[in-house]
Amino acid sequence: MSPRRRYDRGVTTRAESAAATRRALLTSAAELLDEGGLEAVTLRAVGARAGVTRGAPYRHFPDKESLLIAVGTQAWERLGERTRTLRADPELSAAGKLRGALTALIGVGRTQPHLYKVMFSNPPGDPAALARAAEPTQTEFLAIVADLVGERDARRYAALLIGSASGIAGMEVSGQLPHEKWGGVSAEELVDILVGMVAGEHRPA
Amino acid sequence: MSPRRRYDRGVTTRAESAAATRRALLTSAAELLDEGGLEAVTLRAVGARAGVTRGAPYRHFPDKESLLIAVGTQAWERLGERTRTLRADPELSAAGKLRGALTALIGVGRTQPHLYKVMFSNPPGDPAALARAAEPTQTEFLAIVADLVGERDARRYAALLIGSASGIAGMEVSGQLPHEKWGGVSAEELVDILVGMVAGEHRPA
DNA sequence: GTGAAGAGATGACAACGTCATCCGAAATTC
DNA sequence: GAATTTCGGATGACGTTGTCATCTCTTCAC
Repeated sequence: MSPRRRYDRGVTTRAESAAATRRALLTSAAELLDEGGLEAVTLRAVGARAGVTRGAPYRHFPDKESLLIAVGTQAWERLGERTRTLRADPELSAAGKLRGALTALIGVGRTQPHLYKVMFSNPPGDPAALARAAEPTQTEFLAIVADLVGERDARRYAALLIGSASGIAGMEVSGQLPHEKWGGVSAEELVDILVGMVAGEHRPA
Repeated sequence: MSPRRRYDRGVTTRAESAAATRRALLTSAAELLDEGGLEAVTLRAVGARAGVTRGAPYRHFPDKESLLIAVGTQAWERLGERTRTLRADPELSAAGKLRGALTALIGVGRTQPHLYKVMFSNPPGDPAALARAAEPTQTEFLAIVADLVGERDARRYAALLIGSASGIAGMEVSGQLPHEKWGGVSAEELVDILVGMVAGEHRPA
């Protein structure tokens, strides 16, 4: 089998080729995570899907953990962009923006549960890595909450809302919500109640 | 080194000895989890701490996953007992019981973060195992909520409260709460706000 | 006592993360 | 434009881990 020429996946320069490989590793890892969960993400499998061998990832990430952190960070960035877009939408009310942002978070949990878990994980080597990655997104969120309840209570309620939503989504991910015992409530319904309560406490005095 | 006689750890009968070994494996795993996180829980280490060799655990658990599930299940059972005790306490108001139960959950997150994560994990081989283990405890919880908000809304609010509390505790575990940006709010404060809102919505009409 | 049963020890294997080393093409230098 | 450096990727190897097959030896049933 003719060894496909290196530095040659449609791009010519070495730097570009390396960047392409890095991206391929990242998306390969994300795909494997989605399809088979954390246990399916092995450096060998990631490398194979990206078209390289097991040792190649070490040219782009110091170790496996760093690769997973990068995947989770990317997810937080996407969520941050989505939240920023919502905040900038002039058509939406403050409560609407809030609902949208929380729904987006829940959506990740529903459509990509394994990724969702990584986003809230604590890698042994750098337990705060994902927390750092989440910060910009949470700041965006904080701004939305401030618009709804005012600067004074914003921090408190933002922490409450994002914590609650992540927990509710987490329970759905864990399969603890859709039980009939709980009346088949969906995560969205619960968030609606929550937003309603928070907004209710801050109705025009 | 004289090989310590088997079936002889202070007990005589084989059945009792086996049961003792099983308990030792369980507590060894829990200790290792507390001390060094999931990565520290290896069957070899668990066996060594329990005084047996790497293969012995397979006489008591089909695989490593089952051992971890057992550890998490035990934690849910303890939390369930604590919740039951709270519910039966005639000194406490409904809101007080609720606060106590949620605080107990948060306490696990704070004092045993790794165990907490296991309690909400989804083992690849049996993703719903911990959800099943959590059920009795949640039922207990549901009863407390029903006392506070009435049967009609109990399910909804119970799901809301347990989801929110678990998420808030989860954020604290992940190190996403104690940031100064969020005003240094504690998980307990957030739960207080939450309970206040729920109870507030159901004040005597 | 004799046989069956089962807990534990031991050896082995495959898969994994990781490292040291080697290879070769691209970038850089003169 | 030739020599040299740089560096992404391939390859071989090692230690650790989960797991299984096998063996040993104590306890239980009869």
